[in-house]
Amino acid sequence: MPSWIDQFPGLMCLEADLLRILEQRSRVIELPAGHRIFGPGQAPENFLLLLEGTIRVQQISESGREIVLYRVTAGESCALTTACLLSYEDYLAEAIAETDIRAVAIPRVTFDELMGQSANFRRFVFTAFSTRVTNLFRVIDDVAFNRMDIRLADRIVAMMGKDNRVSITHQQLANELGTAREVVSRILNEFQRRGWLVSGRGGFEILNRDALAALARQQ
Amino acid sequence: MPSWIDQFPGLMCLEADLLRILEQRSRVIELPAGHRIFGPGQAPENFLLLLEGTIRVQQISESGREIVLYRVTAGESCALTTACLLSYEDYLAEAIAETDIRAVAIPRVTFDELMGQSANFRRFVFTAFSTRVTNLFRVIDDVAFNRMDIRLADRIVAMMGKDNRVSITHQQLANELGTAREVVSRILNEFQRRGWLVSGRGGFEILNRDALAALARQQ
DNA sequence: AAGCCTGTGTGACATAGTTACAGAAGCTGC
DNA sequence: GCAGCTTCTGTAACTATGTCACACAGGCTT
Repeated sequence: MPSWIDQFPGLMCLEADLLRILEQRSRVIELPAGHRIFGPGQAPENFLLLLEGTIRVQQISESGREIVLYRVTAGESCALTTACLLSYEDYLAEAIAETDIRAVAIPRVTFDELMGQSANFRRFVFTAFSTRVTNLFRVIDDVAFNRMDIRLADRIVAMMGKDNRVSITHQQLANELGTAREVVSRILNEFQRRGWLVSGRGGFEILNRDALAALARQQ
Repeated sequence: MPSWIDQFPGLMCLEADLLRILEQRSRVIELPAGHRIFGPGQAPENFLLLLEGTIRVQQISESGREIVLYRVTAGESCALTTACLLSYEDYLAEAIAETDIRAVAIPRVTFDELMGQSANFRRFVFTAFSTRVTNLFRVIDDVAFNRMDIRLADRIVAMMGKDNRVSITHQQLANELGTAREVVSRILNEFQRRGWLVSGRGGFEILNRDALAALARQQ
């Protein structure tokens, strides 16, 4: 069994000969933080399984506003990313290595062969698909129907470290949520006024996690 | 060859024995307009190929606002819908028969068998997936970054019949775009003030298609 | 200290969403 | 007819969000 397989529970039940194929035909690649894995006019020829690091898939508007669609973390696959590129349409989204990453690259032909030979591999791929699509549905719901203060509170709570600090600029938060920096500043000021956090340059400290979590839960 | 196959160009290149399997194991079903094909707490056990009619996939917020994510029309598959239900998460979206529909229902086991046996079938399924995902990306881009008047103009132009009429209520338009009825009314009034259309109960007549199309193109 | 980034604060205004009604258009039953 | 109902549209007032323009603060380099 290739040494990296145990990071993917969905693959561990694969037949031994298929694991051999996976090992022989795939290779482990490393990419630096900031590398653009795919984007408009850039098609990856491989199916990626992420071993280490995180990938950010985001959308950028003409006016420069951004929104993060989802992240791929270690132990997950870039299924959606890859599938998207099978049909040659214009893509709006792009995938960026958020940290240095290490990933298993499976060539398209090998991917197709495995899809044909193993029901377990198909389940693995479809589950990944499905998770992503559900996530996209959630993003649409969020953007279309939720208030910005609730969305921001939700992000902040999710990002909070154990030390109650969140190190991120207002602009970066705006890019996560697909809004403008001024809007984030405004809402953070309101949170500060309520005594829920103390703002500083490049981040802030959470004073009342419960209040933020309660607001976030209203979504 | 089953009589309905010729409606799906992607399937016509399938091997003869697989077409026989498709014919034997699938059945043609008919559903009335308004039927809920899937939704939160409702999982279809079949992969659907639409022969006639249209299916609307939409999201509904708690507050009652709606947004149309995409439509499946004759000759297309409900691939995404089906895949989504493979992982048993909570679904936010629902699929509604917009007209009376006729569809081929392929049981999950047969679907899986075909996925294993035919590269062409896999291509067919992935292409369908891919088209839908691209579409979801577009919806997110649209909702997050585009002005409502532009989005509305775009919809109107797309819906316009050959007689320059659009028969739809303000509320239905709002549900298409994920906004409120009042917002649609406001913008339609502005369009009317500019002489681009004449509004009436239950629809309106387009007077200046080019102006609307020009506005829509700004997105 | 001067000059340069980057990040944050703020006011004014435009657009979009919410709330609460009023009233018009079309239908039904009498 | 018209009384009573439903559906659809109009509108005003207010809140929330997005855009624009600019001030200023913190930290860096020279």
